[in-house]
Formats: sequence, C-alpha cells, structure tokens
Amino acid sequence: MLKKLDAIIHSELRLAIMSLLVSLENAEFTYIKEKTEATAGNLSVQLTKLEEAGYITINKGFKGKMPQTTCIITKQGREAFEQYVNDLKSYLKL
Amino acid sequence: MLKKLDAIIHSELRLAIMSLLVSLENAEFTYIKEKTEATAGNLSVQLTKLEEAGYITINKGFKGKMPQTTCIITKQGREAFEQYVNDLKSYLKL
DNA sequence: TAAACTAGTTTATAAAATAAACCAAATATA
DNA sequence: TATATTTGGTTTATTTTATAAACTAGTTTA
Repeated sequence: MLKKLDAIIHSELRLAIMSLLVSLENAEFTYIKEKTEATAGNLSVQLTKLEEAGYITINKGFKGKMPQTTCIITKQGREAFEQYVNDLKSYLKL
Repeated sequence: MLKKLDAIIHSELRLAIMSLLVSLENAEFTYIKEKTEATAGNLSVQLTKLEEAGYITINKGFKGKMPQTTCIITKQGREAFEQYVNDLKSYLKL
C-alpha cells in the first residue's frame, strides 16, 4: 500500500535542497544556505550525501578570488525527486 | 520561504500512521502494523511519541481474552497533519 | 598588520529510528 | 497434560542521522 519513501530525499534539509534545485539551472552554496536557513556545516554534509547518491553534482570554482561551490541536480536526481513526490502523495492523499 | 516541517509527523513511520488515522475512526495496533509493515517494536515507540505529542490517544483493552490496543487521532493531531501537508506543499510545489 | 568576515570542511555530540531481546498470556500440538 | 508456538505487545540496545561546534584557508577592511 504505502510506498517506501526515498530516505535520501526525505530528510528535511535535503528535501529543501532538492526542491530548490529542481527548478533552478544551478545554485550556489551560499544561495542554498540563505534560502534554507541551514548552518554551513549541516548544508555541507547534506550536499555531500546528495552528491554521493548521484542526485546532484557539486562544482568548485572561484568567483573573483573567493571560492564558490555550485550545485546542479542530475537527471537521476530529478527522477528520484519526482518519484518521491508521487510516493508521498499516497501518504497524503493528494 | 520554506516552512519548518513538523518533525513529529515528518518521520516516515509516524507519517504513515497519521495518514492512516486521519481517515479512520480508530485503528488497532495490529491493523496499523500490517498496513505500515513496521516491526512491533518500532510501531510501539512511534505510537508513544505521537501520544506524547498529543496527536493520538491510545486505548488499551481486550478483544475476547487477547489484549488490544486501539489508536485514535485527536483534534490537535488532525490539525497538525493538515498543517504539515500544507507546509509540505511549499516544498513540492503542489 | 591585526581583526573580522567569507566560504566552506571536518569532527564531535545529540537525537532519532530501528532492531533485538524480552514478557505475559493464549492457543495449538504431541 | 505438558510443552511448543503464536499473539500482542514493551523495553532496551544498537545503528543511523541530523545538527552543532570547532576548525581551515584565504580575503577584505580598518
């Protein structure tokens, strides 16, 4: 009856990250931090988990002289997110 | 922007329990266990947490000679569930 | 040049989920 | 009629996860 929810996505902060990334070409670490109001440490950890799951790719570069981390959702990540939303609907009767 | 999700409800098993209870007058422990495919131990713990949060009431009695635990969602629980669904929608853009 | 700030990562701690072990009573089986 | 086995749970221990704190490396500003 109830589908198992993707645990990688279900975590609140990772869900927030994914929901930002699905509708964005790419997003900077600092932007995600601002939008989610997460601490840098927590964000760093959760981004790494999403990357390890293959749901996002993390790009490190520089903006001027300052380091800059940008994130992009992968095809796999987009699909997983859609699947998660569908699974969740069965819980919420949406 | 993103509302904080109710942590009590967000847990996968508790979400499954709540989603069952919102559309049922009451449900037996064994019924919930069957539907959610949770272990008895995990279910026991999560039901207690929902009760402590004031989201359900747990009733202990007997069905014939066997012990029987039944759960009912409270008004507060119903409201919290509705709030959770609304908050979640902002994450999922539903 | 020292203080404060930016952009993070790593590590330690707290909280949560889950599993394993246990218990009491009922029922089925040899 | 003993004795397994099953039912319906609870309690406790273990694992996993989330979060916070501490740290690094470099930059900007006073």
